[in-house]
Amino acid sequence: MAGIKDIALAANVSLSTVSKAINGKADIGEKTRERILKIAEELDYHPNAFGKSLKNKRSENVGVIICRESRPLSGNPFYSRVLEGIEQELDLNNYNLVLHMLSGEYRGKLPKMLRERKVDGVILVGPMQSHFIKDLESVNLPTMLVDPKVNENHLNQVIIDNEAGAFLAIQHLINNGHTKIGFNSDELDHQSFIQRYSGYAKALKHNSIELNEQYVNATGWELGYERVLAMLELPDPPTAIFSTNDINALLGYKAVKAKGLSIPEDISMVGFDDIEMATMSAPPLTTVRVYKEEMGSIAARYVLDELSENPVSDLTMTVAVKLIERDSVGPVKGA
Amino acid sequence: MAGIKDIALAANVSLSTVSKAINGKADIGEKTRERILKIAEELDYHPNAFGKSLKNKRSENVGVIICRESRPLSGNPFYSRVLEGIEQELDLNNYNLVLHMLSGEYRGKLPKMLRERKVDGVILVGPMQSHFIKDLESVNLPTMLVDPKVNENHLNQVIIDNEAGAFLAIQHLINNGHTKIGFNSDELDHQSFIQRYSGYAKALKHNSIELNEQYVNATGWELGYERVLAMLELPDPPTAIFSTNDINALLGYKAVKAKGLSIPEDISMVGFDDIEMATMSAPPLTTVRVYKEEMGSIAARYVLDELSENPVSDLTMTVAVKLIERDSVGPVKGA
DNA sequence: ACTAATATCGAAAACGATTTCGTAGAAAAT
DNA sequence: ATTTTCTACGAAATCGTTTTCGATATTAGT
Repeated sequence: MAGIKDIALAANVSLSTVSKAINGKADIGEKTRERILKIAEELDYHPNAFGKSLKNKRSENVGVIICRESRPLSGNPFYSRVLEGIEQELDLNNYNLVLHMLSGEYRGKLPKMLRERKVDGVILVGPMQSHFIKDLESVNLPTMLVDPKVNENHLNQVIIDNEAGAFLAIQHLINNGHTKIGFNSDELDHQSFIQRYSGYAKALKHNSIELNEQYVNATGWELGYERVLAMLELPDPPTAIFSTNDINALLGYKAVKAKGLSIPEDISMVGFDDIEMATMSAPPLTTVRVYKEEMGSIAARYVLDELSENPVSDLTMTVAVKLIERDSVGPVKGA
Repeated sequence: MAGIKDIALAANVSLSTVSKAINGKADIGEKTRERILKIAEELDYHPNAFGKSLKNKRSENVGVIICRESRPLSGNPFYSRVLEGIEQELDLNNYNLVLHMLSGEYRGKLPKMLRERKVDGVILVGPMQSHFIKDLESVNLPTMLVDPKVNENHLNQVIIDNEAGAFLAIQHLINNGHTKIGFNSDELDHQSFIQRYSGYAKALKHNSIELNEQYVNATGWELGYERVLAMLELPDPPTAIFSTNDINALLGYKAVKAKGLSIPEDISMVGFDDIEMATMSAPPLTTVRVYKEEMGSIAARYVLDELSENPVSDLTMTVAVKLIERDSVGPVKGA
């Protein structure tokens, strides 16, 4: 409610002096500064965001755009954690987060926050349509992609160390004696899935295990049930299955139960992501943990850095990953 | 990039005229309006949000404050859906959503968006500390609570028809022959849980079943495993268990499996909320669905309405609920 | 045809902050 | 003591809009 002019009046100084006192400028005497600051405190002064932004051309907002997936299962648990990480970092630096969800197909109309320049930077999380990204470049704001669908290598991005994670997972299975390892994934139309496949293949090769095409099934969306069911009905079924995300691993659980088998006695399962659900399943799922909040805060820190006086550009940063051993992996049967 | 004065220049009119044309004021000729609008279109003009807000004293933002729970399990899946509903409704009405998460204890410092009046209204989702709500009232913005912890009956709120939902669930169990029905809940410190308990009790009474105190266990947070385990170890264990949220129901699944029992053959389970996880469990969980997106959009619509010229105040609105029958309840054993 | 009403437009103030630049006085240098 | 350099402050412009109010031109009324 109290404005800068109320303070000026109370302190018997000019508007400029008040502004300088509050913004810590040098051009002001020490005693008057303290006096003004005290009065501001008493009046519970907070700068009006509009006036400030208008003059400074800074909103102190950063936009976050999330692709509201047609497939809510895999989208939600992952992205809401990333969002938390972003918010936390932004809040720490006194920035606001303005959120937008992209629904359906992009029709060439940028979100309001971008059109009206309500944000100083923007973070895109999840798979985005490429012509949206193209349009977005025209607004020319500091931008950061989090786990993008394709590698927009001219843009800044934070990605997951997918290959290493998958390698870890497969190696762990191999260490347990498994050699017949299934690969259960949604369509390989996302770089994360592709890289996880690559890690799978490399781990096999590294252990001189031949890749059996029958064991890799990467089709459709969230068809983990159908896919592992199909694998289990193979003449020579795998003894372990690696799923490129936890959702599909958990969907796979139902298939192995439907076949009357049990985890990990008959078949071992490993996932990827480490969503909350992974701890609740029976048995709790061994999976590779992705530090989602960290991805978010890295992205936020980066955008904030771009906004600072001397930004250091770093095009793509990869966040590490960790294998979390729970109870869904056991030694291969009859070993 | 293009401002109102660029248009004025191009159209050879004054700033005022441009503004009137764009904002659809009457005080302007039809031909000039069209001419100006066309030029604005060509120049891809979008009003500068700061200038506009400064003059209008409207940000066209609404704030959403979510309580980042210490218990991420129950918080996340529920609130992220509410958030989606809010965003969708706001977007439809050309408003932006600025998000803030309340972490830990409230230290008397309102979030930036409130202090600096960056939002025209605010939606609170989830359990909030009461002195935060008190402070919030001082900023005097249109406010809406979504599923608040306690009934802030002087504030506007959208709540769940918890009692009816629980009644439905219990009645469904009773229709399947169950009379020994457990009540598995987190601490009854949230009005939703209290009301669900009330529905539980009413349904029993309505069917002349005496409430057995041994069957009600409402302690701690997310101790569904421990609680149903305890119930199952009772001399005369229940044949069905109602959980006040899906998380605890699913946690209960693990306990019944640990006892070597199976669902729904040996014991029936019903949850509340209908989170995504409920469809993935084995067996899929029968639960009462809460329309989370709808709660969000109702809240948003309400705040928007308060902002309109002639608001209609409606203090608390209750959203209906629906029993979703899946595979976790069956007839009572030996019936 | 003359006045009155109406329609269309523009000049200028306002919103709340920041910043540039000028100026008065004090301190330092000569 | 005079000039020069600093220091501390204020007046005014500015950011991009909207709005009020006055002015002109057009139309209607008599």
